Amino acid sequence: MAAAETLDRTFHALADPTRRAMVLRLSRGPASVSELAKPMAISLPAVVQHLNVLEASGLVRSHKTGRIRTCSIDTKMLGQAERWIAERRALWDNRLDRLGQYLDAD
Amino acid sequence: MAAAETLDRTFHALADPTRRAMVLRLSRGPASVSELAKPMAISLPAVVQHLNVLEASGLVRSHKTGRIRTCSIDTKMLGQAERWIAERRALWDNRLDRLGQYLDAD
DNA sequence: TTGATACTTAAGTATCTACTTAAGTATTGG
DNA sequence: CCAATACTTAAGTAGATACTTAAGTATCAA
Repeated sequence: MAAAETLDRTFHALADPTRRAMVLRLSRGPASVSELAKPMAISLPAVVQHLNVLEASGLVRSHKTGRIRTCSIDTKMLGQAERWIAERRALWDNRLDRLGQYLDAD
Repeated sequence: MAAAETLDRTFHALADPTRRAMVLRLSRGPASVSELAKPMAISLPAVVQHLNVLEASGLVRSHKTGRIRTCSIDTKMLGQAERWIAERRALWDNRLDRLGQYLDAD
């Protein structure tokens, strides 16, 4: 299924502290590439490469107006990743509940 | 902060489809290494390497009894990852709400 | 029109990842 | 005891990743 590949890309994108910092910044509102780069200790091309990873994952979108690329978050993938985790956790919690009921039945 | 590194490891662990399949299997209940390996198309050492990644991230715990290693999920890290995503999403949603109110105020 | 700004492209590199096969070491059932 | 079972360790490899510097291109402001 294609869902696996989008989860791959989303979780991979979130696995890097620089990229999470960018998501954190963007969750407060849109920003240009150089605004995103300013607080980072890495070169601008490196920032753009991280941005490409974020865009490929669908976590971030951007559009260029004049010479400025404005980036913003798209929460769709964030929601999908969150849901995947929540579902696994629910499954496990249900199992623990059933186990508890079984033990209580003694 | 050390939280960054545990998030790195957790999201990185979840970024691989084989490892997510293992988490999925384990969310239904504990399993031995060979039970985990059976449905996989990769060698046993490869499975063990994935398991090491999962254990290093804290997503999975295991203990050995005799010659059998039994693995199970630990939901603590799953919860931490879920919370990180939820918080970013909440921040963004709040911003959109404020933006909506601002526009409505016209 | 010219110089500064805001990216973009290209190319190179060190390190990490996800495998592999081969050869171990415990345990345990017969 | 001894062979099958259940991992474990080691070593090697192809490809991916996260940078770097250098050299572009496009836009805007004066």
